[in-house]
Formats: sequence, structure tokens, C-alpha cells
Amino acid sequence: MSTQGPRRDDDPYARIRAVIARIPAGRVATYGQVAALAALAGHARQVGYALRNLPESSDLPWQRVINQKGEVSPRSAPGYERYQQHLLEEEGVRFDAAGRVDLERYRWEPDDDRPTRRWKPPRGR
DNA sequence: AAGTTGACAAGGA
DNA sequence: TTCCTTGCCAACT
Repeated sequence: MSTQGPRRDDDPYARIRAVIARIPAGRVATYGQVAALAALAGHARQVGYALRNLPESSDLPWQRVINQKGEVSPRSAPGYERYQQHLLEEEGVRFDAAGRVDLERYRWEPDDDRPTRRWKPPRGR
């Protein structure tokens, strides 16, 4: 009925969470990518906002969302970045010395079910 | 009601 | 390449 709250497909944050829930372990997606997949292109910041409001009890794989630079986004509470990186490393995501993930290698695509890409194609040369 | 904030992103220097 | 500025837009004061 019309007396109930926003339905899943109607609530932007619910759609954002639905997209994140689809990211397989060992893969990552960027904020902008999640927003676009949730039919909210241009609302990358809302993805971060949704995660900030995420209840502690949530089982959403929030750690698989990183920024376009390939690094875990800085956050108000220090220490969480280290925690997020740790969670990802346990899933097999490798970070370089600068604390960045190779997006070409670990970025998840909706139609991509494979675990992880083992190598990146050689650059033209 | 108006100004500020922020788990972003793209472009210029 | 990194750093800084600008654009973004809902949520929050």
C-alpha cells in the first residue's frame, strides 16, 4: 500500500546497496561505477554517503568500493583505511607500495564472474 | 531558509 | 605524475 516506506527499487540507497552486494570477493568497484550501475550516474558522493550510514550489522561488502585512483578513500576516522585494505588483501586483492590497487586488474564488471584477472595485457611498445 | 559538508571525480598546472 | 581547483548534489546544520 501507499502507507509503507519506499520500495527497494524506489529508494536510491537501496539500489546502491544492491549493486555493492553483487561485487564478488577479490574484486573492487569505484564509487562512480556503483552510482552508474544503480542508475544514479553522477552521484558518486551519494555512494560514499550511503556507506557512511551503513549500520555496523550490515553484511554488505563495503570494503570492495574504492575511489577512481585505486586507493581506499580517506575517511574521518583514521585506522579504517588500514582495516579496509586488510579486508581486501584477505580476499586476494594486492596493493602496491603506494597503497593502490590495479583497477585494470581487479575492477569488477557486472557481466564478469571470474575471480581475478591474472595478468594485464602488455602495453603497446 | 541558506550555508556547509563530504567514504567522489575530472581537468588544469 | 602529483597537487590543487572546480563541479557535483543530497544530507545536514
